[in-house]
Amino acid sequence: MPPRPMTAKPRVARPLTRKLSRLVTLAPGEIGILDDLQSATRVIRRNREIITEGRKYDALLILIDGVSIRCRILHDGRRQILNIALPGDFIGFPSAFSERALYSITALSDCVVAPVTFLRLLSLFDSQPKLAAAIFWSFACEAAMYAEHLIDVGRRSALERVAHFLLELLTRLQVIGLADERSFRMPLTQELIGDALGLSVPHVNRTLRQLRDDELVSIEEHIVIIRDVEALSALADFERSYLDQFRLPDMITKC
Amino acid sequence: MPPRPMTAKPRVARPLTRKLSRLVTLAPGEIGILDDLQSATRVIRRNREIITEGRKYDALLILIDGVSIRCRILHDGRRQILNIALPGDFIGFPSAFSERALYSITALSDCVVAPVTFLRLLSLFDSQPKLAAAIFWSFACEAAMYAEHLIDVGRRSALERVAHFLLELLTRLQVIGLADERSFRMPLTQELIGDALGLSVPHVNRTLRQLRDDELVSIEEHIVIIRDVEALSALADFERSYLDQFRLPDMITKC
DNA sequence: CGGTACATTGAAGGGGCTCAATCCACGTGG
DNA sequence: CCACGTGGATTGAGCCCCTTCAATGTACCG
Repeated sequence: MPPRPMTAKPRVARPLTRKLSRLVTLAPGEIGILDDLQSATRVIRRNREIITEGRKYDALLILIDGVSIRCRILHDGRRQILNIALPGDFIGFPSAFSERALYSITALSDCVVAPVTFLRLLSLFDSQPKLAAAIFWSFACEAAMYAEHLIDVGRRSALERVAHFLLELLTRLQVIGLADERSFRMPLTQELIGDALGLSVPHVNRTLRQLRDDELVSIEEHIVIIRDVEALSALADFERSYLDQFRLPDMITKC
Repeated sequence: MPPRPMTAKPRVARPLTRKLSRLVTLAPGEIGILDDLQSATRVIRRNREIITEGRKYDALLILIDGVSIRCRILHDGRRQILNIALPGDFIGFPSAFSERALYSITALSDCVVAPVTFLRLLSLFDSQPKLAAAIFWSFACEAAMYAEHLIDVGRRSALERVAHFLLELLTRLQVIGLADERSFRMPLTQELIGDALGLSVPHVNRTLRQLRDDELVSIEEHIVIIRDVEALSALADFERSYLDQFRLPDMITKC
């Protein structure tokens, strides 16, 4: 069994707790349970694999700190990034439900993760319907991001794709307190952006430049500033709502 | 409340039961519970919407019979099909967890669906860990198909895309007994294939023709025959395994 | 100071798109 | 029974977005 260094002390509020708190008013007991889920942690160094394709895994992971990507590399070297995980996200689904993991997950920066067994999750669903609903909501959110990602590569132009990508990243980082009103630190290189959006590196570069020339976005020292959120959203056909909307009041009773 | 016509009698085994039976040996009691889930049904006519974007929904649906698509239409008319649901699939996720449904789901043929409330699902998870694991597996399967879909549009050529699409459809239809060893009835027009794969209609047509010219596939009267599964799989980088692999033995105990 | 990683820019080519015409099967109403 | 309309398949011509290949710039780091 690999060593399991503990993080000395969480620097900020546990990210999943923070994320779910934005949706639902959590009772102290519920906060305690959530924090508990995120307490036993493991550290993975930058560029190492968190999950390796073909191996077998027994638990989901909550990403506590850092950024990771799940991707597939075709035989000739083409690569497609399937999703980008930020703190507070679950990773390792669907790997934990297959005999062998289907995709690798790689740490882009040093990462801290907390394992959650399937049984633990089920018992949580049983005893905490409110938390269950909130966690299901975060899965639903992820499904929506997948859908938008598919629309990106399937039907949007390079300009629309990159615009949409920047806006989604801004919104997601805001939710966990890692971005302010209009700006954030870009955690990806242009090559990674290209592999996420199905574009070549030169074209990502040209597209970013055009967004700068059009004064919609500015990028300096890896800091992205969205100069005109409205205009960029219109260009990208971006609806913030798919990451926001949630209903709890009637959900538990009526569903 | 809309009328809820009951189907007279299921013509074949309930599709979700059939699907999960292929993975797990189900006890008679478990089969009964599964069949129960699929008993109260509603019929939706061809070309009508099962779920309408912007509306509010309280339950997931199990598709019992027919084919449906979830899709998004951009302001200028471009359309991206997000997924294709076949009998035995859950639909309405993530719609049921948002204040307003994010995407429409349309019946391509006359469809029969069975609603399942969130609470019912949770209680099932609690009382039937084996079924819970199997249902989670089917969600995992769907996630894997999403991933492959993303790779299709992001990094595969038109030829690879169409080849992969045909093989995935073959495999999925086989699981529910709607395809034989090498052939099936294509439920989509070329326009729909294009909207699923991010291609134009003329190019879908040319691509299908090339597959025919290369004697990999033949299509007549909407019947698709994969003439060389091996070669087509190699071309498409298709691994059947992502729709097959499942482990139950240790999952419930160890996870 | 050389090496590595990343960003940037140019030139040329191609894969897939748009636009357009044609064909075919089928249903429907006169 | 035929004329017509409609939905879908098929094919061609021209073009454009994005790719590939290549070179250069630049910051950082051992």
